[in-house]
Amino acid sequence: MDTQSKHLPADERRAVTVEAVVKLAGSQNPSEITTAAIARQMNLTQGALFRHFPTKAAIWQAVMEWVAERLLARLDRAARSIESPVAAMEAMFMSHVEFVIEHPGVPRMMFGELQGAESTPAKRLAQTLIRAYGERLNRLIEKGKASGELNAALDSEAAATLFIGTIQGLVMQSLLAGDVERMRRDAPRVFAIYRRGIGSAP
Amino acid sequence: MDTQSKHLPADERRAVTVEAVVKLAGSQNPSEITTAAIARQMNLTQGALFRHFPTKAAIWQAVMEWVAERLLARLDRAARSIESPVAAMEAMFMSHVEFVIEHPGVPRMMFGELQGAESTPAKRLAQTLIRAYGERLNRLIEKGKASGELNAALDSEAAATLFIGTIQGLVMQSLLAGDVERMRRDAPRVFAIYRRGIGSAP
DNA sequence: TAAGATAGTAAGTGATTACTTACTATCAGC
DNA sequence: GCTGATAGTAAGTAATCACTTACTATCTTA
Repeated sequence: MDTQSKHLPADERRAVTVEAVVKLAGSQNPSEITTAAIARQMNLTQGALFRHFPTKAAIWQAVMEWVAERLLARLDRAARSIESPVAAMEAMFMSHVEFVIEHPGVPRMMFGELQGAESTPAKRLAQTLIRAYGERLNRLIEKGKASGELNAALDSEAAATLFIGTIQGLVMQSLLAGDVERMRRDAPRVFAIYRRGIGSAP
Repeated sequence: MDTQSKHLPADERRAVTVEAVVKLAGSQNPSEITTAAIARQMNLTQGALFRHFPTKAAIWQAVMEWVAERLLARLDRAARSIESPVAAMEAMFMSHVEFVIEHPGVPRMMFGELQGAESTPAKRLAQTLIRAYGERLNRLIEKGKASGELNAALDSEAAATLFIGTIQGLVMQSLLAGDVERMRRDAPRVFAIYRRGIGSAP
């Protein structure tokens, strides 16, 4: 099963750690993930983790960096070279959903991180990610209004909030059903309603 | 500050405990709420809690019962005696948002409960609540389709998912901004887009 | 007002947490 | 193939967790 050799260089070990956390978050409450559980998942002793990360919070920070990088890169790749703003938004939507199906722990971590009262580095990364997401959406929405594809009187800020909420709603349904794949089926149906809500003329 | 007398009858003490948990969940990750923190919030020693609840899980169960009761009662009261299905949905939406503003810990608890792998009583209550919510929505949606207020070709299931997701999106935004009141301002704007998405003719 | 029941305190319990320390195995470069 | 640096183990640490126990204060009511 685990093809990894025993000794890994520090940077690879850190990468493996991040992946272990992302995987664990897919099946349990992220805030209940212990360093012991992370180590077990990687076939490592618990103490060894602290040779690569000074604290547990540093692990979370690395995880959020991983998420922000990969998700934004994917969204950009999905929207790139699509002329129509609405079509680009749909591509972003679907690729975000695919990302969540691959890594169901991610939205749980995001939501969990945003809750704490204290402002940890991980929380700030989560905030930055969502803001960057919102900016990309706003650019597309404005473009769509200019091109006539979108309702010119559309409330852009509300439309961006609803876009992200729509995905959050799909996540919630998948948690309810205990079935992540379900998102793939529901996503186009839900997006169709959203598109009708923001479009210029049904 | 605390007008409560020292000795409370068991049922009142349980009620106070539930309220303490709901309040705490408004300012920290629900899964990190300890029995010590709950007791502190009520000016009680930690051990005393276990005179009224056999386990911590039993506390969570009582909290979820409280939530389900109060939220559903409010939704029903809001929608009652409103003829138009769409207007009833809007009333439900706004009263749900008001509920969340009063008790910001509630959506966090719900989302957190739905995550665990094991099926606790609290988790089952959360599932039941959302299903009951969905049923109420579906009834209104079907009524709206019949009356012509809603798009006859509307995907009812997707519309219910989106309704709940819309609120979840507002919660997410309020976590980002660190300002719950913001929901009150954004809710009508976001619902307007939703209504356009499900309505019969813009 | 005495007495039994109820609700509280205070100081425990073992298990588990993030993190440390002392030592050992494996690597890369000469 | 030696050697110094790196990455691992195993057994600790104090703090904190949910929960218990022994005792005490406060209610209710006959």
